[in-house]
Amino acid sequence: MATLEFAVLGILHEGPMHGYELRKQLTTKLGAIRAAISYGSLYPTLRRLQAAGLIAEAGETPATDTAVPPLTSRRGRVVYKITADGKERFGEMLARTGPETWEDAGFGVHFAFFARTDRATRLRILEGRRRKVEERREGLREVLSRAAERLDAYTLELQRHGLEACEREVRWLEELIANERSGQTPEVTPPQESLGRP
Amino acid sequence: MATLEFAVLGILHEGPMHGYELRKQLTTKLGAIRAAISYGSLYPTLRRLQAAGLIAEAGETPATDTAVPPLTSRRGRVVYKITADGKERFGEMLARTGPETWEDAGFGVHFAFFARTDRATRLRILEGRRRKVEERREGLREVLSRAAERLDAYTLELQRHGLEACEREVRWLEELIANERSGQTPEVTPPQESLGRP
DNA sequence: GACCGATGTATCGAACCGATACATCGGTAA
DNA sequence: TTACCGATGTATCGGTTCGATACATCGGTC
Repeated sequence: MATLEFAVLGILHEGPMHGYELRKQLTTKLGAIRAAISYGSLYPTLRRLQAAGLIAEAGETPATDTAVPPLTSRRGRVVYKITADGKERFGEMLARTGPETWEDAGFGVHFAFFARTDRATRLRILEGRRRKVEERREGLREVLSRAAERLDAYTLELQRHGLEACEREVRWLEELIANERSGQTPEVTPPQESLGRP
Repeated sequence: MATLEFAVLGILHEGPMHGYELRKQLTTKLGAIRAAISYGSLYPTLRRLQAAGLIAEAGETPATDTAVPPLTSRRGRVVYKITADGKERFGEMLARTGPETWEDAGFGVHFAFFARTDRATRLRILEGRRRKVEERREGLREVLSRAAERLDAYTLELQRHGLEACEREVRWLEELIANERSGQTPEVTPPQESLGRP
């Protein structure tokens, strides 16, 4: 999937960044939905994005840099910035709805960037996700009711726990959907690109 | 990791099975903790296990089979059964504790086979998992308290939801641990290999 | 001045997934 | 009768992701 590409483009909207920092931002932004992203995923993704022209290297602004010239093979920090094409692509991905956007991973990432998504898209994604989780919930109920006597206590307990998680997520989604519908949520927050750079 | 190998060996303890059936069993057994396992994972895993001598083909018992000889290139169903080595290996994996056993995926699979795990191991895994989830929880609390003003409402909501999930899982683990300690749980259920075959 | 943990870039092998292709079977609608 | 369809079933391919690892620099601290 392109969930990591998507996330990287989204984070780079906040300004140029190098790999290490990018990973930290990704970790806090997505920390609630997945484990820390590994470099074995991040660096290939960056190369992919760069090859596609969606990001570019932004040669380390040597403003107040240590004026030490690379004596040894100085492996300088590589700073990436998003390109115009990248912004456009991110916009398209933001507006997209479909199976990947209500899959576990896809939903999480899209939700993390809801502040930049318009309300109609948010609603479509939330509802798609709800349907998805409801299906999962029904599947678990099936197993629990029809096969209860054939499964051991621990497997059963696992199913119960999973079922509970599904039910809670559905309730959560329901609340979010109600909020969206009643207009409690902002339309689209302004791009915060230049924020923090006075 | 070897979580899929582990699960396959565990399922095959219930009797010989072919790929399709195996997938269905895996799906109901692990349905609460991960999406349906894909054939692109299952078949390579089966080949790997077979190469290692942990499972073997159990040439389709032609008991009351349709006596139709393979006219065309009949791609018969391939039935796998666990070998003695496989059972031994599964036993070792059951008793193991360590980082992979309290990681998300690893924990789920090990828990699903807790009925065959001895109480001491169960306790060590549950406690390791609890520590792990507590760390995750603290990380989320950090983010929520220290960076609340720098994150948009949706990202914040995601963190809150994640935090709540962590807190609930900790409570759940706490209950399970208490149960184990008070001896409410069975030691090890007898192998149910021959069950259902009168 | 020796050490150490945080910062930082990068790659490798293995695992895993989604999509896809292909084939058989039972049922059912034309 | 035939034609189709959905469930059953085996299998692979390309691409993504992960965990482990290697290597290098920097700011402290003992």
